[in-house]
Amino acid sequence: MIDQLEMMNKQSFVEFIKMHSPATNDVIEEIVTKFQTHKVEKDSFFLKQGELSDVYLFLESGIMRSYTFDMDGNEITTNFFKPNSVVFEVASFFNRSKSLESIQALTDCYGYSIRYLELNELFHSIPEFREFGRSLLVKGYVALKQRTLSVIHETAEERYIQLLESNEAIFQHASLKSIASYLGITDTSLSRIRSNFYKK
Amino acid sequence: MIDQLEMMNKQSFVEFIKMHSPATNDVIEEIVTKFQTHKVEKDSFFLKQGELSDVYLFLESGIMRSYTFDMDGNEITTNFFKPNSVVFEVASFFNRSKSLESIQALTDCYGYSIRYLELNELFHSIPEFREFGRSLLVKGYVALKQRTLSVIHETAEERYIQLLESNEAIFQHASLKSIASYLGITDTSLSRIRSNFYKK
DNA sequence: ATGATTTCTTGTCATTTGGCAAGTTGAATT
DNA sequence: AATTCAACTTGCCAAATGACAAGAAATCAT
Repeated sequence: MIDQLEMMNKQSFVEFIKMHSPATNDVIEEIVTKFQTHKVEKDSFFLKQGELSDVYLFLESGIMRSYTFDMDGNEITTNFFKPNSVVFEVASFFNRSKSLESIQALTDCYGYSIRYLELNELFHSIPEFREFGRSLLVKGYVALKQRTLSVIHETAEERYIQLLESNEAIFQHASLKSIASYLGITDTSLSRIRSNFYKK
Repeated sequence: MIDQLEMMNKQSFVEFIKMHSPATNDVIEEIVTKFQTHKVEKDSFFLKQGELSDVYLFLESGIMRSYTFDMDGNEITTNFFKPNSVVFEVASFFNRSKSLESIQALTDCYGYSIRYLELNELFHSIPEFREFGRSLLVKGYVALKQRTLSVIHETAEERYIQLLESNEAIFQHASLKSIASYLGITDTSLSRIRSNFYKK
């Protein structure tokens, strides 16, 4: 069986860095050499609750899901990760603390990864690359803010449609229950919203 | 009338930086000299929607509120700011774009501020201070994540009690309506939750 | 103080969502 | 193909919250 890892060339990653950093092509080439190809098999864990989120992964292909548990023990999906994004748990990674979340691959996932210390070394030695780190953090922050507002001021149906339109691929791999908990409703309600939606 | 600005000595700000940066006392002293004392009068705006969030303010005393409008034109409180925190609009400040939010003082506010360019200069020239910037961004991110989860999986009453316990001072200065929109409910509902709460 | 204005409370009823349980579907295992 | 199991749907009723409107309370300007 052919190992897809061998066919990866980091081109998508180079493009991604270009979008978020003023670094020259040469510097970007140097940066990406520090990253390792990384595979996470379907259903296996990229990060488990209680562990340290020490790996910073650029996801080139595949879908992942992060989740935690509320006080009643219910599983809550906190995020879905799609290609061309970065996967790690912010609080654990930067504060060097145990993660409250797990991150699991919903499909076979491929990407490029680096550990905390090496990444920090890059940030330290390459000023233009610091902009990359900050930009992604800000981007995540803004997206989260948007999500918070949408949870507060839109109906579950509106949120469902929005997720569906922006993230079609998620629906092919995530269970209804995990999508429901991401949207902040029960699987029962999501099932109703969905059936009602198709009637229209 | 005595101007409170003259009595400020940045001691609380020095302590705050110590908590978030490994910089030595001497370096911290150097950092704080770059900040100006800053007053925002009750009811006046620290930032108006459409402007650039260019000022990074450490709030020493006073309360502020940020808000925006949803698609139906309803005012939505996005955050409350209390002393010993930093006030600015992340997306606008870092992306150098127009702010979608306004930030208004609910009481007379005093603190220390610096502009984007000077702050970046500090980040560039003082590596230990970069840790401060990142730490606060991460802290805000984590708090926002927590808030998102609480909106999704706690009842309005639970959120109300939590806000009340953690932020007593807000309730002395914010209107019921602005608190309600922060909690994601109508002012009517908050009024009921409140009256029901006191009955218990 | 007076009246005007805003803020807050309360009543009534509609809508959304949840909880539970019974069914249905579909995929995996043998 | 039969069995089993998990995922999803649907019905019924309860709880939470919203919409609207009327009234009470607090605040503000004169």
